[in-house]
Amino acid sequence: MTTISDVAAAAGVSVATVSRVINGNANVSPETLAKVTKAIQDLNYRPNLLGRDLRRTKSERVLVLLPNISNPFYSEIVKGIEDVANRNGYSIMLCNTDSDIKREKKYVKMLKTRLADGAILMASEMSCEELTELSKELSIVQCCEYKEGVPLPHVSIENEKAAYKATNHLISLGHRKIAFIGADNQFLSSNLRETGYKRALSDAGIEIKPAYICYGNYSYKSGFRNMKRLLDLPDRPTAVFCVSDVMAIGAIRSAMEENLKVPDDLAVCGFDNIHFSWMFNPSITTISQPMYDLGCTAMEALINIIEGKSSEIVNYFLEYELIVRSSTLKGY
Amino acid sequence: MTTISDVAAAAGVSVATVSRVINGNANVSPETLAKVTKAIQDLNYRPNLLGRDLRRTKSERVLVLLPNISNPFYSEIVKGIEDVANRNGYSIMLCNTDSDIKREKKYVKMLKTRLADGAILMASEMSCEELTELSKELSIVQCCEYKEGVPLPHVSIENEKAAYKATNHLISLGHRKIAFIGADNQFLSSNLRETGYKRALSDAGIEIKPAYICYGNYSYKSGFRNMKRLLDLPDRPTAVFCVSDVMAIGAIRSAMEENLKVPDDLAVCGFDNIHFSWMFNPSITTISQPMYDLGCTAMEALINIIEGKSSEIVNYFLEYELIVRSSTLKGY
DNA sequence: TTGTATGCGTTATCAG
DNA sequence: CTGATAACGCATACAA
Repeated sequence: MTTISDVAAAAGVSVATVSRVINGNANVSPETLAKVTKAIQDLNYRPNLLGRDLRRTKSERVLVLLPNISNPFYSEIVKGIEDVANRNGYSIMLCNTDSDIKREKKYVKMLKTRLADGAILMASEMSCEELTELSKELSIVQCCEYKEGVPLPHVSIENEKAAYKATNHLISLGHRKIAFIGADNQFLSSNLRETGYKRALSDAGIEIKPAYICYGNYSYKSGFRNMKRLLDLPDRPTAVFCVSDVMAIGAIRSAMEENLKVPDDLAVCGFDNIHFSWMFNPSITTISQPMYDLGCTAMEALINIIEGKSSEIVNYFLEYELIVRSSTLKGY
Repeated sequence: MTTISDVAAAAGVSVATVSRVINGNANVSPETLAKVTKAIQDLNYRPNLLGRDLRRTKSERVLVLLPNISNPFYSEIVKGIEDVANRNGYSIMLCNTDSDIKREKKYVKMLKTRLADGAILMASEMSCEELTELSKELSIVQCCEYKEGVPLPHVSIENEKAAYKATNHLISLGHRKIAFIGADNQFLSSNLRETGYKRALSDAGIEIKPAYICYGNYSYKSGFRNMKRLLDLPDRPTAVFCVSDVMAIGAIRSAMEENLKVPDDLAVCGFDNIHFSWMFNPSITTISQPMYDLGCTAMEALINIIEGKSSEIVNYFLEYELIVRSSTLKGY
């Protein structure tokens, strides 16, 4: 491996001078600049980041922890994060936690060990206590999913209201028997979406039937299975609100297997607006989260923390949108 | 930030002793072990990886460069990579290059600067010359897409034969007017798949019609658009082979818009076997790449290189599979 | 069993 | 404008 002193030797100067050249320091004569530049070229030298970052105690790298890269929902968010990061000279590295707290902590450890300057957490499995502890020493922003009462900024949408809007859309189409396929996890959004669903029903004077409420794990299969169960009910629902598009797809396939027509016999509303929700046939009515903006905002917040521009903890709630398509309304 | 000397001071020992404790060195008395352990706990100390790796000249980290995390094709591969990495004590970090050679080189730079021990390249935009140059100093494995004649191992499938098999499936169903939607990029697989398609036609004594051959960019829209064009042909094809599932989905939606039935009026075959290919309605006939195994094999090969277990360049071709579903054959 | 001293590759300070 | 040198945090050869 060629080091800065190799270059210095080759150019007949000191390492300090080479360092100045590398970092674009102005105080270097044209001749030495040329000599050093040539030596760098000749030796194909690249500064060792480990040495540099150790000295600078700054890496200009940021970790993005997400549960699963195969979830298309995250792709757009990551794009937003990356764009803002690149604009500001940061590199981002994606860390797949697989919703495994052990893996997650391994990556958090890299943060503690200064491998990166900060992190964006997309759906952390850590407890409020753990996160609070981390907040004292690390630069962290929560994105989409977040824990409340933790002294960390978060960026997300108002899930309760979004779910209310989705449910209300189904009600406005004349549905009264509206089922709900939620998620049985620890995340706040799951609760909020269920609350929004229930509030919409209540506000419309519709009785909340426990039999119409079930829980999956965001997967196609769980959507399929739960829908099957709902359709087996003596008084089957005519509409269903799923808290993810992938579950909505599962629900639709389930209905099709029973020879039901969507939306005529069953209206289906999803959540997230992933690409496949409009590619699918029928295209899926859904709540669109501003994924790209969520990513941008999270990264901007993180940079503010890292660079100490603002010490206060700001929480952002971005705008969502109901996108009506063929799975609830014909011809869309 | 608390360092090893803080711990040493707190425990009343030297930094060397603390280092021994951290690294599980046996030569440490039970009492000092206890003292040091306590100090580490009390100060909540974590060794600085930058310092450690700089000293060890080894990071036990590996970079995975991929063009786009939103392509579901890569998710399973990454899972395989991660599992093998974790089993062997490596951490992996995903790097989204966005098919941008500048971004790609930025990450490669991190390799050169010893931030990671090696990398898996999924669809590099770099030239053969550049890759050859890199091969001299870095541990790199190519996965799925690869450049030929470069002294780097690669792991993939035999794309030509796979495409032959897919096309032949359509022929065996009685189709003679078979179109091809390929990809207009620099990747070897694109050429090989086209070659396989043509060879299948030739072997069956079917004339190759240039009008039946068109190119997209793996996206839904390009599949949709190209199919539209094909269907506008005076002598429209009755079957189409797309080199990606997403383009196949686009093609199917295109056919549906023309009120054509799949597979009756148009049989569609994709490539990759992404999750959505079976969730889609109709489910999509496709070539299944052993994505998980591709990832495992690539990571194993990389570890071999990094740890110097084998110096020869081995290329792996894994088994693929034709998965027949409803988009070509009814009732599947 | 423990401590001292050195070096990993940089950058930054300070003197010249 | 340039060079010598200390320091970043850690691991390790060597000495004790």
